[in-house]
Amino acid sequence: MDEISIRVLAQLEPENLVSEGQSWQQRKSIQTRVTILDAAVDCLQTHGYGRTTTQLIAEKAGISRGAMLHHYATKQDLIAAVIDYTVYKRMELFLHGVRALKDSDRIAEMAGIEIFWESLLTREFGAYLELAVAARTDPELAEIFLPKARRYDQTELAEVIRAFPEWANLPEAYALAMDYCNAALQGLLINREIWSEGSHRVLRRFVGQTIAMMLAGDLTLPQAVSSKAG
Amino acid sequence: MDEISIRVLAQLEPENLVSEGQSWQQRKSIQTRVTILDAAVDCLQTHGYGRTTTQLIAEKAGISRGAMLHHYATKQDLIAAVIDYTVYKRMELFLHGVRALKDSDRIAEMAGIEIFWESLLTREFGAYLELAVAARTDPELAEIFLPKARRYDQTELAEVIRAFPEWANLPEAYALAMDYCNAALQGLLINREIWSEGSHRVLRRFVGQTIAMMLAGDLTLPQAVSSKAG
DNA sequence: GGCTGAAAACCGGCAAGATTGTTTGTTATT
DNA sequence: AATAACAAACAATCTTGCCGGTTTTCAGCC
Repeated sequence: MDEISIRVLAQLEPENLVSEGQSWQQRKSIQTRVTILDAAVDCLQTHGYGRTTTQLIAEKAGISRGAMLHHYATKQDLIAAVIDYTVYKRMELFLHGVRALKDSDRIAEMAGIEIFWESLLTREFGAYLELAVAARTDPELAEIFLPKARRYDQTELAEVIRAFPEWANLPEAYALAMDYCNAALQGLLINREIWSEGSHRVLRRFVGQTIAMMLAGDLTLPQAVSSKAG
Repeated sequence: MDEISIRVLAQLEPENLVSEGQSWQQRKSIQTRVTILDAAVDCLQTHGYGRTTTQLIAEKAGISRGAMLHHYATKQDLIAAVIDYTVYKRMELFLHGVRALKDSDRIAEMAGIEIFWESLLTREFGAYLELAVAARTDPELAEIFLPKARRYDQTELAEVIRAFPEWANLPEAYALAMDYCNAALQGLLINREIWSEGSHRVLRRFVGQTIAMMLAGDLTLPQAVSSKAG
């Protein structure tokens, strides 16, 4: 991974997990925290936000609830840390996929879409989606989730274009393409169990196709913000 | 509303709410059940699936928990009824929007997209989305939700084309357009608080534009299901 | 280098509150 | 008289946060 990607990742890195612990206690603490956060991600992905209890997380992490509450005093503290962790891991996974893409053949537009799609199938994004939906109806969660989610979005926007420099001359089209890709694939993910497998593939190919046309200039973009446009 | 729409609605109509009650008790029972279901929809939309308790629903409905449990013995019974009710109301609202659309000017393609979008902003769809997401991590809920959701999807597919008969000659394109529209707008809805207002409008216009191009035949559709296509 | 008090990591138990389902009772309808 | 609509109280369970106690590590001092 090149140094700029590392810098981008560092920008999102959770604060209490960064310091390369000098002392034994610091290293142990960080290790336990990561174990807890991984367990929390698993619980979110498997049982959803509403059914994720501190008991369950502690069990999956293999420590006692008391020990966990020593590291994260309240559930809210833990969730806040999980948000940071999830956002960080999501970007890490995506950059990893992009790097693999750059090394590979990179066949037309479909490869990018499929990398994107696969990044949505990870347990990290599963946890992220649970938090995003829960934040829609939980003001306290929204307060800590939304700023971090917006920052992730900005970081993603700034980073993906580095992997696809052919968009550099089309900033508006690029911004639209990113939102478009996110919206369509996340919407597909939600309806995954409802729609048929065949629909999935056709839809993903269609999205890739339209994005390729945007890049080629074969689609006229909508007028930018006309504040009264309905 | 024409008779075919009524037939379509009847196909989704919740069983225990249909009978035009002859007796006083039947009418009273149905009325109370509808009050409860409306309250449940409100709770789902406002507090999310995880925080929707029977206590909260009963309070919002203005009756005692005991009375509510007389009509719906368990929470699962209630949720099952809410699913039916939500699916029904969602279709009812959509048909209502489509009918208004048919009477109006129906300017190009954007009107259809905006009708679709507005149907996603209702509390009924808010409740539906909560159930859909919760069903992803709750096997018991999924068991009762998924069959109903799939049936709704089929009904929607069969009904929308009646409002837009110009697609009749393009069945594959039509099926793709429906999934596409659902996926993109639902994905937009999830990210509503994360993205800026300007992005919303541009994205919706873009979706409308691409769908218009599909109709006009200006987009080559992806090959249908090639079972090994990545 | 070894000792000692402080602090950290960790565990188990406890109480307060919330949630669900049952049960018992009252009023109104059939 | 039987049944339905409704209400209120109850028990059982679950979840959270807090507290006391144990073991291990750290920092200062002889």
